[in-house]
Amino acid sequence: MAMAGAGDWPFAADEAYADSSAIFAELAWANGLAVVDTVGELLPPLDPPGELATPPPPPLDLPETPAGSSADGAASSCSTDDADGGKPAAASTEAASKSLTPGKKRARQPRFAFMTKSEIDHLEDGYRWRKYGQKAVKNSPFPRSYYRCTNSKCTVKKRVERSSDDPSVVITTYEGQHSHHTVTFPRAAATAAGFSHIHAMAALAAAPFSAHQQLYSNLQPPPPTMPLAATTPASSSSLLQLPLHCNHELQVVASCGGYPSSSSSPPASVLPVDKGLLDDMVPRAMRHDG
DNA sequence: CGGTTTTGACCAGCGC
DNA sequence: GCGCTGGTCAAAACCG
Repeated sequence: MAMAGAGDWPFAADEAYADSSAIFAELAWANGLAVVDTVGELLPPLDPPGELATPPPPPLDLPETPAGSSADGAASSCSTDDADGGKPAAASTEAASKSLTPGKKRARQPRFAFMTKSEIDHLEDGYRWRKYGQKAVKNSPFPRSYYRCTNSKCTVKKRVERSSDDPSVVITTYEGQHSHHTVTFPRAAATAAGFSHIHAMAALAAAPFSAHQQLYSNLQPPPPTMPLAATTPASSSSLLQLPLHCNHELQVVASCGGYPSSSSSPPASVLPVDKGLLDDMVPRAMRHDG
């Protein structure tokens, strides 16, 4: 986490990912938003408008590279194994951490993180979580809390910590994909009109689960092909900054650590069209690869 | 009483 | 090899 310095971009990124992250950074910048990577690391602000944040050159020998090569020992390997996260990877992270085959490092689920301006650390997101740990974080006065989804068949984890830079900002990192729907907010409710931050977060939390393409289409009125340049601040803001009805401010939706390349995309049978949250948020036309 | 939180201990990965 | 750090476990405490 705080260990992620300039030289150790924590993603198991490839060219496609680096490209996407830069675009996302630009998109976020255009909306006056901060960007965090999938491990909650604040990315440096973009100084000149229009200039993309360029992450340090990612290692190119991925995704075969074991997850442990990342900065915090956990970060975002986004390997092909991760990508089939639709299944309740029964022996996923937890089992992996316990009984790792010698020579094999733990595999990590796709991650995405976002920052929320809130006085409350653990924000309601529609799922039920059980806290299983808390650790002091290096270079941060605030501890990091670890949560697991209470659904026994669901392996999704969540980390919550406060930004050391801005204590009013909570950094939430989701890892994995829910194999079930929200407890308190059925999908129908989450997609209904009049989002609260809760619905928005539930939607985000559910996004990697399966049908976030459809979900997100409910979130953003403009067609996904609209280029950024043609996107008004208001409309693009609605894309990232959802209506707020509570005292928390959902300020940032950040990059998705999943499926960094086409080779690690989930099978089409699982996710027919999307390649991760980022693809829903960043119109294809905006991407350099398109 | 069952579920959740707290908290110290333990383990693995990484850098030196 | 050793120390540091992140992540997880698991027993005890807590709560409704």
